[in-house]
Amino acid sequence: MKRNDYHHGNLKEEFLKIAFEFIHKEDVDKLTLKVLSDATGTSRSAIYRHFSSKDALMEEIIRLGFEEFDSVTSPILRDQEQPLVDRFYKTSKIYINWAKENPNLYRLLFGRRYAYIREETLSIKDESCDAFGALKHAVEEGQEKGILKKDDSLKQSVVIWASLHGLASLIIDGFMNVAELSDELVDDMFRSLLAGCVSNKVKIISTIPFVSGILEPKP
Amino acid sequence: MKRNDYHHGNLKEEFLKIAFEFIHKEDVDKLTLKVLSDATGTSRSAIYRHFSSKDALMEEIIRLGFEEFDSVTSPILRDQEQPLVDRFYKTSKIYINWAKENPNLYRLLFGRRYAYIREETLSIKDESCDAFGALKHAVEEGQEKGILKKDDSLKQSVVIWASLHGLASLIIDGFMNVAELSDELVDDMFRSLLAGCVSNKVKIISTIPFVSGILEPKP
DNA sequence: CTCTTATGTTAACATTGTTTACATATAAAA
DNA sequence: TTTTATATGTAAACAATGTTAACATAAGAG
Repeated sequence: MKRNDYHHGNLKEEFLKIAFEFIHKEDVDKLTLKVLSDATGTSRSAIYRHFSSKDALMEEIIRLGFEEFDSVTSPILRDQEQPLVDRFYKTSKIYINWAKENPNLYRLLFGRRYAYIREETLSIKDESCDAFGALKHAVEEGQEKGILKKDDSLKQSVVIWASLHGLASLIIDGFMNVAELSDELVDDMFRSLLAGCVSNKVKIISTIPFVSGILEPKP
Repeated sequence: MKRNDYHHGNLKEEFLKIAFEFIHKEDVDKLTLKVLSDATGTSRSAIYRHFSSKDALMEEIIRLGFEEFDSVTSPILRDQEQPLVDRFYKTSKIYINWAKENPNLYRLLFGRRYAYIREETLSIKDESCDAFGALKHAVEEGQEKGILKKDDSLKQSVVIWASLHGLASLIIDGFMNVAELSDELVDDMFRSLLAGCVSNKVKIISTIPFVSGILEPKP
């Protein structure tokens, strides 16, 4: 249907675009159908010609959100050109920073409300294209190279993910004054994870002073 | 005002009790004022004679929630009779199990929605009576005894807390099949935290086989 | 005994997501 | 070309929710 005075022409895409941009700025609770209809200049029920419900729209927002999240957090983790520990460290920083910059989207992606659509998205996706899959592959790579202790790679990945997720959650959900300390906390968390996961069988290389400082403590 | 046909007599306490019990079983979203008025046999606006708003009631629920949470998670952490590492380990288990058993209350306490009341509660409380304070004290005790590495005790405590909070969140918010693995994951997480925090200056005692197994790896 | 106060009810509101009946314009069919 | 079907939009109404205002009831103070 073409654009004219009565028909918008590309309303579905515009709903998604506006909602997606909204979630980048404001709280999910504030995203009402009225916001969307006002922003598009349509009636409050127009959305039902393109989505079966508000949740159906939210589901698409979440899919878009995972595309963004994965595209931000996983590339460095997959970049075989860099030392493995550097990739872990950089990704930790990127993960926490993205959560800080997009707290509402982060909560939407990893909260319970739409868990079913997250799990559906994760299960459909090839491991080679989502962030958790990238983490698991990196952990397996680390074990194969003797950098990380041999262990169940799924559980090891979950432990790492949970650590970052917990830190991100405390920061964006306003636990104490944790947000002010976030940079230092990521460093501390990384140091702790490294101590827990790293094997001592192989000499580990890093180009990042902070990371090599952890690996080669001064006597 | 005494109880009779018209006046309930102890309505405020009953609202709180019903709401608190409700949150132990069902989702927060399902706790509507209608639920409370139906359960007490009163009208839907009776609640406004005892609370200025629904949020005001939720705030009291959260205070009660923290009392319960703290009373479950902090005693063992404070129990100087037990070896310190054992107290950390047992508390980790208790923390995760409590979150699993009371997911709705856990989310309410540590989510963002009522962050302001959590922070208010934490700031009013003496460090000696809340769970995070107990953790921080235990960390300081560990540093003084040479069991844990000397470090900023606040940051070290936040790293530990974030790890548990992240694991709890993944479990109760349905991230993958993580809930099924929760017992093993707590063990793995604990092992990792221990590797990150423990000092090597002192011989560390534990009465728990799993924990001493970590501390004294077989050659 | 009167009257103030605490506590409860009823009726109404605005906001929310949603559905139903109707309107409009393009595409397809005759 | 005219008719019809389909896609897309609107208007009006719903129920559920939190909330408020006006009224009702009962206990205690004076």
